[in-house]
Amino acid sequence: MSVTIRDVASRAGVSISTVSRVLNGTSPVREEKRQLVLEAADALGYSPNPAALSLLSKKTGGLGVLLPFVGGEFFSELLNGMDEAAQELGMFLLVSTSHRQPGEFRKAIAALDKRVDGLVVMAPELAREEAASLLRTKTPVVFLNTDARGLEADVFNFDNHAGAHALTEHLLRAGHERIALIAGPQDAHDARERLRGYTDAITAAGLSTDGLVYSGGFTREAGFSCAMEILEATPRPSAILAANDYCALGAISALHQAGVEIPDEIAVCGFDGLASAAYSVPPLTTARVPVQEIGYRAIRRLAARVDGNASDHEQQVVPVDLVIRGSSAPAPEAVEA
Amino acid sequence: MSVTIRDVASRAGVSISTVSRVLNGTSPVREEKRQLVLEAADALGYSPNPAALSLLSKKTGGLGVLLPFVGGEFFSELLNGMDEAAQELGMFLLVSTSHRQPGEFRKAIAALDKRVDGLVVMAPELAREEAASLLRTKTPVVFLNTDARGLEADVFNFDNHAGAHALTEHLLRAGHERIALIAGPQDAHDARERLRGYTDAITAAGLSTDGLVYSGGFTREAGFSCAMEILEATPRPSAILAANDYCALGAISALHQAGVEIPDEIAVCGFDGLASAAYSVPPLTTARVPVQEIGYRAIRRLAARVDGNASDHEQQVVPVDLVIRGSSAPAPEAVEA
DNA sequence: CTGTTAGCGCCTTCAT
DNA sequence: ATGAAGGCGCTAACAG
Repeated sequence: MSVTIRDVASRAGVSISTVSRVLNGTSPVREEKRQLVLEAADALGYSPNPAALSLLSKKTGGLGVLLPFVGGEFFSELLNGMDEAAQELGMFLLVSTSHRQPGEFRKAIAALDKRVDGLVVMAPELAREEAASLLRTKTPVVFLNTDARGLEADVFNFDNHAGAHALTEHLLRAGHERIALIAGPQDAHDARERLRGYTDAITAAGLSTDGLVYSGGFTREAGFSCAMEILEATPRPSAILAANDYCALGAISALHQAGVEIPDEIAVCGFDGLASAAYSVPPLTTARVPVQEIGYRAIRRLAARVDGNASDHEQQVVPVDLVIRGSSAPAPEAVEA
Repeated sequence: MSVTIRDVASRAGVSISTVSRVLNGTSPVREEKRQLVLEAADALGYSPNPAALSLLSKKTGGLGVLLPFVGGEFFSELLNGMDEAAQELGMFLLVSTSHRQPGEFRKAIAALDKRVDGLVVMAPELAREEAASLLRTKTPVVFLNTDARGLEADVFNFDNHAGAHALTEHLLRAGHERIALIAGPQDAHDARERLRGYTDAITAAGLSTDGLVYSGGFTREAGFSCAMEILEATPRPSAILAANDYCALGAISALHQAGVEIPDEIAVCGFDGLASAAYSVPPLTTARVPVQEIGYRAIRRLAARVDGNASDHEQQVVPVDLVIRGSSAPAPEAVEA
């Protein structure tokens, strides 16, 4: 049994209300008793029971984070930024995953609800209606990289379209005319947007995407096997735009194994701007997303909404940076970190 | 205001205890009322308030995870395994970081305590006495990769010594006589153990480590800059054992940039067995640690202890696997995933 | 079987 | 300025 406010009260020889008043500074208490209480609390190592507090205040001090899955540097960085914000706010993070399964998604939400004051939800594969239905609970929600625009919620989405568009244009400018896309899972909003960005750029250049779009995924494995396929194609593409950095890294590994020179024979671009991308061989051209910063801002925003300090809904499309490195440039001179 | 047990009771026309009994199956209730209650609960979308439960039961359903920091694939995989276990158990994870700072460490513990039923603590830089002092609270603790052997707690440590020893021997067997070590932060238990493993192997071979130990770190940046230093050394080492995979990947990047052939001119080994290591160019020889599995087991173990189902304290040194790939072998044939 | 009651730890009126 | 009492939502005796 843990030490309660009653223990402190009896040790200090006062009532529990006095203890409460001293500890919370709710109303003035004679200095003499004040000291007594403070000493008693300190001696006993008292700290209030969060459950009791939460029962009264209807607040938990917790923020829920629901991710499609935890894995890879992307989520690490995201959590990193979130944790930083949470620590500053004196709140804590309840992390859970949906494995991209609607069923698990709902279960996770149910489990999290009531244990947290708000939710950050990243669910690229979530249909807009489902996102909308989530909003019917009164729990504040901040969506990340989710198709939730126009909804009554805060939304931070990366500019997947612009990023893919810029990367494709970069390759076009370098003279590539057959640019393959290793596409991500098409049930995911971000993957669809990247495909759209790629397609728009190719089309605008008067070229066609016919036979150039490979059904891949966000993993190294997908990048590896798609790259193998691409090597068989005739005419063979001279450049690859991958679904993300991991996918690109998998492709690079395949090309290296096949003895294909990068970027001379085939150029490769990724997406996300992971730390890994700066240290690959050769260093990877990519579209850098400020992942950690977004994690940080999402939590700050959520906390503000929980406190009622957030008036309008912020719906932002976060710009991404084109980072050109050796995997797409003919003569890489140095690692650009 | 959320729907309470009282709302369900009045809707079903019964008392709140009946509702409680039906929902918890505590004691038999006439089928007729049972249905009424079930329907009412369902219609109202009732779910019990965790804070109230927790106030009664002294259990929160939460497990705290305290990490040195969140970043990189290692922690992703760890959390992945932990999340899997937590979901199976119907518990949730409260994640926090200490940034390897004793002050923040204590603060994080204080914040987590009482909100969780148990704690998984990974703190390689924690002195044994501090670990011991953590145990004085009644909260069950499972230590990960922490110097806590002999303490009254469950401990899962990776066999850092054996891993480093095996990697060094592998390099010695390949004929290397000047093997440089890029050492990790020496205030960290795991880094010290790896240094010891390396030193023991070198010494056992009748060689010396003089001038071969570089003060690096667990990051790509450290690996990169140490590799640059190593290239300047005379006589130049013919192999590098890095503090971990990220460090090794940084070193590989530096060597590549300097035009040094791997493994022909310099062989490189990492430690951890990250997914990245299998896809680097060339693929990285490393000591694979079952990170995800350890995360899973740590949580299961913690839950068992919380439930009182764990009698003795399990103190395990988890074996690591030597994974030999192209970065240390003369003729890599294929990526070994 | 089922309703009533007493807390779990705390804050907040309401008296004093 | 301070103590007593009520109640947050729920479960577990305790009476019926």
